[in-house]
Amino acid sequence: MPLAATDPLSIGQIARRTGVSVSAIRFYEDKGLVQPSRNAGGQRRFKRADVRRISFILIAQQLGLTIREIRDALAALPDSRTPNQADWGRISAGLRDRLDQQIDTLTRMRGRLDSCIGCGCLSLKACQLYNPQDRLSRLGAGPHMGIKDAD
Amino acid sequence: MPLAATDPLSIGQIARRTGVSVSAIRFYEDKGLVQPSRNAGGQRRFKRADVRRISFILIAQQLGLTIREIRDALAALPDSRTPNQADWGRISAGLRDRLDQQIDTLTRMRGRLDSCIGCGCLSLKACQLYNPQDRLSRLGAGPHMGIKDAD
DNA sequence: GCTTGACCTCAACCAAGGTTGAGAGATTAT
DNA sequence: ATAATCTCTCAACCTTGGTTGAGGTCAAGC
Repeated sequence: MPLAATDPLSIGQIARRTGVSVSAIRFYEDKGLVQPSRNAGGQRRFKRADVRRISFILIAQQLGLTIREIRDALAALPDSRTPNQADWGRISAGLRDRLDQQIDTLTRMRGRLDSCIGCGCLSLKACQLYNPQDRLSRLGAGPHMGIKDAD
Repeated sequence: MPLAATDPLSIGQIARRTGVSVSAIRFYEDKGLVQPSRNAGGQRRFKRADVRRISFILIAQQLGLTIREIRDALAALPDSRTPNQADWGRISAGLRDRLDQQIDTLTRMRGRLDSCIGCGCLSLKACQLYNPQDRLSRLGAGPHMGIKDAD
């Protein structure tokens, strides 16, 4: 039987299409980022739209969002119908805002660092180099990446 | 007895001066970021220059360096004499380079996001939005912060 | 109809960057 | 001399973002 465009995907298929490991996808389900249905035998069945959802997860992680933040962002998507371009556009715009803020924060840090390099003071009180307000919300990936779980 | 400017500092004193918890300072010692001496009773004694060292740790953490990277950066400081302004200036310049790279990475990401927001595709293959090369080296603080350890 | 691979759950483990607590010793102030 | 703090070590625990493995089930091909 040929594979129709509406057929659901198994976890292995979705892993191959997204480059995410099977174990990571199960983990994402556990955290509420994807909600696959189950077939008669209890195996996960993903919609084709979930490929896009998982792509979003990867992109958002690059931008430093935590799993929880990504869950909340994805919650803005409609659950009754398949998300369309406008839906994705809206939530991508949220990422863009965040990115702007991060660039801004880093640029301000660089300015402070520049005004400090000469003096070498590094004093938390004298210099305003250290500014706890400017913590970057935890950017970058945690440990691991890659598809190793063939189960 | 009045406190002379050359008197060593106890761990509690250095914690108060830097805003870092006592337990974190012990942790930093364990990881090789500071090397306090010990008094007759086995208690840690810090030099006043260690305040600056710990300030550097905080700043470097804001910029996303790991403990290990910070240790390596600090290893460039002279251990025979107290580091001077030129010493600190040199290692701060290393931070500046890193910051430049981070800003560059984010700016490129923003460009890709902008060219993608309209289409809403978010396809890993079609879009070049997702670029694993651009992982930001793990910016931002790990869990916790603050001074709670009164021991 | 059976074998091979893909899938299931659940628990344990990893790294980073610390915190918390127990039990014991050191310092300081009175 | 003694109480009140501080400090010591060591082990256990926490969160995030997953991985690894054991033991068992499901689905597909021949």
